[in-house]
Amino acid sequence: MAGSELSSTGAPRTARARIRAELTREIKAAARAQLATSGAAALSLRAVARDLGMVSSAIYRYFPSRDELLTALIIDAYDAVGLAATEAEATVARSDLLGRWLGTALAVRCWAVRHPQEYALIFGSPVPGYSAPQDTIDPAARIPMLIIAAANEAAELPASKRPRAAAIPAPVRADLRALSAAIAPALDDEQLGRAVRAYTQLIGLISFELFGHLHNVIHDYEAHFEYQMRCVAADLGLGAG
Amino acid sequence: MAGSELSSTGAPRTARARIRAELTREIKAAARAQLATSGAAALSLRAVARDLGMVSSAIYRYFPSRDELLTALIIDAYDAVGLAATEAEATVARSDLLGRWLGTALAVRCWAVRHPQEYALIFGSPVPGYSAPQDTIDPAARIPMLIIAAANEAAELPASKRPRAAAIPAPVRADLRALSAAIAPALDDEQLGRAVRAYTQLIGLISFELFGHLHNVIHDYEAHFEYQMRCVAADLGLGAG
DNA sequence: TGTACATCAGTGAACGCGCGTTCACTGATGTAC
DNA sequence: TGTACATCAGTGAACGCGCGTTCACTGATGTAC
Repeated sequence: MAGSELSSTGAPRTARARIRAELTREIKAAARAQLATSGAAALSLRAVARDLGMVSSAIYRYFPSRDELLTALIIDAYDAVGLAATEAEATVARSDLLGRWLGTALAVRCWAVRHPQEYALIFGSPVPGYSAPQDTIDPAARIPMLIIAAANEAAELPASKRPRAAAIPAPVRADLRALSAAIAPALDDEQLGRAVRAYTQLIGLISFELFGHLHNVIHDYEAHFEYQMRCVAADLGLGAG
Repeated sequence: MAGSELSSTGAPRTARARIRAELTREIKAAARAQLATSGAAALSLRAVARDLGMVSSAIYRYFPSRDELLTALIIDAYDAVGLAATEAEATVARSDLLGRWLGTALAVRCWAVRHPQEYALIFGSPVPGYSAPQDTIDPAARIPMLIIAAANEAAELPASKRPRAAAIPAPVRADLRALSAAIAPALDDEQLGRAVRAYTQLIGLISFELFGHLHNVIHDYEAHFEYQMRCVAADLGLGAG
């Protein structure tokens, strides 16, 4: 359908088609704005229509149901965060693997902080009653791809080129000091930082499993989980008695 | 109020108070059952009342509003997962730091797999329009406390006692092989495992920040995030060009 | 270039539904003397 | 132990609200000859 409305250059063919594309964008933008105030579960077609000065039934000319609109938002969110990461990563010299990873990570966080509800849409708890279609798989893969590419090149790096442990910046050190003063006076800052990492790793991995991000990638979730937790233990310096 | 209904042993004093405590539990149980099918945002007092054969207004004798019921469920969930972790950890010999950490981690995952909607309630995206009161802070701290305690003792361990890298179990290796065959043929399994870890760490830490789990603990989120990502880079063996 | 017909966008009313919360009430349980 | 009063649990009706979706319709835009 949409295909017949596009010329060979991909631009809309007719005035009507151009307006249609425009309005489709506006509907998604209004829906995104609504996400920010009320969350995905409460996304309402009627409210979106109201925002745009349309009658609620008019939305159905553009999206056949609420779920289809949600799907479009999810795909857009994956695309947006993937694009942000890709662009940031691309500005770093190819040989600077640390810079590529940090560029990716900081870009993802930066996007997430600016679009928290869209972030929650893709990495938070799934919207009940909604199940993501196939179309969301490819856009979801862009960030892990960047990480894997850098990891791939790192495997061929001589050991001498590998980074030394990062120094703790002053504001972070202050937070960690306050934390250890409150609960674990003997713990040094580096070790406390590792413990924070262990906790985020623990919850991050469980969330990935439960929220579907490892679907079709990992099959024996339990074995994989235990393996990763053993690796985390090594980082923490935990030994068997 | 509730205090005057309890005897000095903490047991309900009168028949009425006993029934009240019983029904309070039943309401929460019915609400939890509803979480499982429709998610927190759709939790409905009317549906809970229906499940219990009560009239919807009767619920207000037990919880003054929907949000108070949600709060009770959140506190219960933190308590339940904290208890599961604490109990599992307690069965391991104190000197077996690796076992204590693994026991904690596996117990948390196990609870999460069995109660996915309650897990999502506390570690997924926040319920829109709902803000967690102070009461949720203490129960939320139990898991990180276990981790920190083990990390604390590990810091005093001689280096010889620290664990060697964990071997990859066969089913996990199979998944990682399939993954690397599809996207990064040159990558060895250990390094791919590290990349998975880097990705879950990235998203786990951002989720913690956005979903409020670092509130009042970390203040300079950005500096902390970059520091942790640098540590992850060291694990990945990423160097500067 | 002009006309006839097909397609499409948007309207407005309606359907049936569920929600949180309030309120005046009845009847049972608990308390104090 | 018995009675008078206060407290409490649960009822049922009502309030005002918003939701997704359908449908027959009007008028504008696009297409084919």
